[in-house]
Amino acid sequence: MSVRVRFAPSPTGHLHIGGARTALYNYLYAKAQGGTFVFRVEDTDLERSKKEYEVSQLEDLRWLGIDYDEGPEKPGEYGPYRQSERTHIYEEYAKKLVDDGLAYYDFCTDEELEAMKERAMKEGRPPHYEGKWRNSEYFEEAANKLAAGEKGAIRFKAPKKSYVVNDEVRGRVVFPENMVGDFVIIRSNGLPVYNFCCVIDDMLMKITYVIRGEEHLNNSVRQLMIYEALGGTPPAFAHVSLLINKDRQKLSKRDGVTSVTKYKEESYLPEALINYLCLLGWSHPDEKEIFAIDDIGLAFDAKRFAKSAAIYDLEKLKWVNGMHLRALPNDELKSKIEEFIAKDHFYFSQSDTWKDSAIELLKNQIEFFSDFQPRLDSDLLNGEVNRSEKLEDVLSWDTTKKIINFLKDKLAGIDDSFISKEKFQEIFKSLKTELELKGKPLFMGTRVCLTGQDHGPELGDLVPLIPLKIIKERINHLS
RNA sequence: GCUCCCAUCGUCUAGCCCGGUCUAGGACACCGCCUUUUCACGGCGGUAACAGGGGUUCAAAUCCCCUUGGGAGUACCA
Repeated sequence: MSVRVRFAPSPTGHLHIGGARTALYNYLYAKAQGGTFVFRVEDTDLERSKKEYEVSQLEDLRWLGIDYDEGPEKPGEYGPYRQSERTHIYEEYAKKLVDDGLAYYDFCTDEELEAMKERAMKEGRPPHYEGKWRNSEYFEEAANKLAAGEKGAIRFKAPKKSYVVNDEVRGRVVFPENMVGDFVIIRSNGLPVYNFCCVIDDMLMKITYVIRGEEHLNNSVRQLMIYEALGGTPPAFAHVSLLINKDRQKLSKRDGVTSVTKYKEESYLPEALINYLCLLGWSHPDEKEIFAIDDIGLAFDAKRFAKSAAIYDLEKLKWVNGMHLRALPNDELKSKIEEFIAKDHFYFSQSDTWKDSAIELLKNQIEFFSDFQPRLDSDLLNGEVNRSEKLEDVLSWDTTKKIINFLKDKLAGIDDSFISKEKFQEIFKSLKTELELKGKPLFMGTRVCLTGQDHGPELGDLVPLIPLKIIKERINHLS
């Protein structure tokens, strides 16, 4: 039997990073197994579902590089793939259950239901349905109400027996009998409820393996009941751990970092986000940290899912982003970086050679495209000097002065815009011999005087990129 | 309340299934140090964890039980 997996979000908001991660795992699993990845829209909640969210979720998935094989826009054998277009199917199956005596019409009001629940809680019992409609003696009354045009919900008669979920992540999970009471499968407005249509669809779409968030583990019981009632074979399950925030709460909109759209807007690299997400709850067999998802291939093994919830923390994501940024081809990196530099910036008035060198030099210090300009300003274009206290240990003020005077002298005669690399090497060598400096004082001294900072990229590469005007400014600042 | 899940450095995790090789490995972050100049997306080093208590065993991060802590579900939401 061929492997079929699915990702089935409800279009009630933008794609959530938790959702993106589940989608990714399904995608990777399908890829590793040579299976089919189905995208299904669970839009049975009319109030909250919006078409625009379906569109945006699809877009975000594509942006992340997660492609699916069957879905609303890629019809396959088992469509339609929007639950709102499948209501007749659910209805049919629900009626069959009613006919088989496995489900019944319920006409209880919200108030009655609420009262039932309260009573049960007070008495320490699980809040199960105990209305009259589950008894066969009321079936006739129900039929009459129905015939009279009254709207009733269809409730599934939960069998009183224990169920076992053989979860690929959690192992054998046993649920006691009496854990769930009769539950609604078709609302009084005629629309199905998640636990019901999910099973019908998974069955009809021939899903063999369900990878989803741990919040659904308990739902599995209800779903197993439906499979049983309908005579279907349940798929294998893998309930992956949840993503939580630093307060160990389920990640919510309030955390401000949850929608994929946001990362797109903030110019994160999709390959970085997806790489990071993959690592939250799954580990590469070779302990690789940086990879392209399409390179994982057979290394993707669902056995490597972690059981415990993972805190979603931006720090590592930033690092991953930096790694992917540096791996970009030069021309792509350049054009992306330029999008984040002010139009009237000094940068744009420079030669291509200068631009390329500046990018080559500074790309190792940035994690985001937007980090480049600030870096440029502070390292190359700022006349200020930052002479830190700890520098005193290796570099005396005396030495600094000597270097300053020497450099002033050497640079005075030059009025090009920049010092060439050769010229710089020449000055540096003479400084070394004439002032008899070496080691740290030599390098640190020169660095501080020319760059204004006590750390930074290779001097020989850095100095030729700094406008001479700025260098002179820095030296003046020091003397 | 009831049911279920989870528990290794600050964070993500390896190891747990098949006890000894673990004085617990890696990564991010943090803190040091390293460049007389072919690879700083670098190198070297440091701080830092098996929640607690019982058992089983010659031996437990690994197996069992309890406690504690966290999470999820308990909807005519998904």
